[in-house]
Amino acid sequence: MSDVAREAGVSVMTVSHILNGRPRASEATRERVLSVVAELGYEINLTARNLRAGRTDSVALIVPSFHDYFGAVADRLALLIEASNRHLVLERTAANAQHEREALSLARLRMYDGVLLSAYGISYAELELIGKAVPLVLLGEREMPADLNHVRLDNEEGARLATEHLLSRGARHIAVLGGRFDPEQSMASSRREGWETAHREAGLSTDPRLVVPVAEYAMADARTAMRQLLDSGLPVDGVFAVTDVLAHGALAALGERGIRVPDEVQVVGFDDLDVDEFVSSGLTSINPNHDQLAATAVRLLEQRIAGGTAAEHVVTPVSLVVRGSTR
Amino acid sequence: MSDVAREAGVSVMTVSHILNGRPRASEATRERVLSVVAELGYEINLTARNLRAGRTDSVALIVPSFHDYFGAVADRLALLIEASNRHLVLERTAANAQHEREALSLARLRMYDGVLLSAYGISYAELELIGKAVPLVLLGEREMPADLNHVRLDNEEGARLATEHLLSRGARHIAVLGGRFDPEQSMASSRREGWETAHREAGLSTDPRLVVPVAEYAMADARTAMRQLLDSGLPVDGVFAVTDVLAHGALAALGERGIRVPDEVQVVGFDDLDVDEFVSSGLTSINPNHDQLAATAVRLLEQRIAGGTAAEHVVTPVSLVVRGSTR
DNA sequence: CTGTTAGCGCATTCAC
DNA sequence: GTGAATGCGCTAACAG
Repeated sequence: MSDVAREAGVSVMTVSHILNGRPRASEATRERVLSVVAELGYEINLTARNLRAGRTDSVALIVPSFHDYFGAVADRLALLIEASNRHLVLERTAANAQHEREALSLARLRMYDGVLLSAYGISYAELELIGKAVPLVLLGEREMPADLNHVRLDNEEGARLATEHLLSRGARHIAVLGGRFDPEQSMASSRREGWETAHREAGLSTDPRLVVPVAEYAMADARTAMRQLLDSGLPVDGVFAVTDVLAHGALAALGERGIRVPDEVQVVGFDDLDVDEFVSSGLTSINPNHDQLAATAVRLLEQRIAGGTAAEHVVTPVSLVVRGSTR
Repeated sequence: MSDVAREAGVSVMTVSHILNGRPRASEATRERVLSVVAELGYEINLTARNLRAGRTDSVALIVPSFHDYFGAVADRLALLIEASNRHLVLERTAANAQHEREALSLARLRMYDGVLLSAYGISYAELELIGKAVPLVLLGEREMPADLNHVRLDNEEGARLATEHLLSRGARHIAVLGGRFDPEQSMASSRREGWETAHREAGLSTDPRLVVPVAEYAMADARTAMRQLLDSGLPVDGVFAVTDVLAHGALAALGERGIRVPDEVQVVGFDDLDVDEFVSSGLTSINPNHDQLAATAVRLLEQRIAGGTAAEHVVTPVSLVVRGSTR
């Protein structure tokens, strides 16, 4: 910057003013400085600016891994964040709790003006520390500290909708594939609860043997689990899979056994992936409404960045999308 | 840091030395300093360190959008980069050329020790500028400047393998779904060339009417294009789809017409997505071997970061995975 | 093994 | 409308 100043015959401060778009320079000076900038190929040093200004104009979205469903949300978040002249960058924590803590060093997080965090294994105490160090919005299924912003899907309602739909179409032995009985709140246990709620509302009871855990939330594991369920001899005429990936694994298992969908077994997933429309006659699913999730998260984050201290816990709505895998 | 130094009765330099793990402090001093650090909850200011040290220990992967296939590659890249004590962050360029340039401001890129860049609309001149400003490895299909590192899949060979496989299984009217005749090299035109190569090697000619463009590389567009191809009355007994997403769209169109796969029409995709194993009897595809791509990219980047100036253009191999959509 | 000096590149403050 | 002084928080280089 001092090179530019010298070459343009002004002080460093004038260059700085002009580059930051402050309206204090005469048109002549401005043009001269900008032409010198172009001529010398000068680029501002953002690290120095960040240090001096105390902000980076960037926001981090921190996720367990890049290949999950986060991509869909991240693109929407990026647009919203760019609208307020900030920059979204993604970081990953490496899904195990050990690495999660390292990746989440406060020092790194403080490099951002705000942080959107989807974390699994972090304790409340650590989250509180992070929330004190940097404007923070938590994403995800777990119960979270009341004084931190938190946005999540309405997992239970989505599961309730899915199960209610299956019940209304005549299914009476509905397995919940990937469901779990976790002690703490999790995606899998919330969705299992919604499955129970729908039964209760219909005056029906649930059979815990129809809660079918899945090893890794991958298609192959779901297919294996579905095969075992079919082999078990338990009557099954409906499957609510807690994610679409699992639902596709289930469809594969049903297909290889020659079991017709939806005539013999109906299937509902959760996520409304693009691919749902393209398997056989389509997979009925729950649309997670990522747009609203993203908009809410950004709104809360910007409140915090602006100095607000209020914390909200927002649950965004989901909806049922009926396709050919249910009657 | 000066607070810590004062509290521990040492100078800031001693604190700095200890926090950077330099082996120059006595065990007693080290413990005292570390306990004060813990007590005060001190966290180093990375922005200041970055400014002073002239490096950030982080590498950017810059992609057009987060929801593409990049997630799969990014997780592998992250592991490799973390192995050398650096940090991978993702940024996106917003896939249109206008925004691409803004997002790629040299100032931002210089905040990273190295950059892995997958860019579509950037000119050679701009790429050269970037390559001069920061250690750079280009990813992607286009032809790239010779003096810049570049890694890409062997698109043509993958397409050739796919088409050769279809020919060997008896297909003689093979459409290339999503293929294009681009003036410059692109994924779609390289794969179309591989399709032509396979025909030529078999002593067969190709029909340009079987090069079926697709609007947006989405399943719905592929389904539409496939329907139109079937309606056109052209004989078709094989489809090489330039991506698996397109292949799934094609399978949907064939399914709704009651055309049996692979008996009447055989289908091969490209990407070897997880879902390929789970549609009907499986989708034959080309495995892109992302592991090797990632390893190569990181190797080249680290050479550059270490001061090397040699540029390599590496084409990583791909392989055929046969499933039920071909005979 | 520990401390002093100097400065990374920029922006805030306030004077002119 | 422009500029001088000052320091953001840290570390390289070197002295002791």
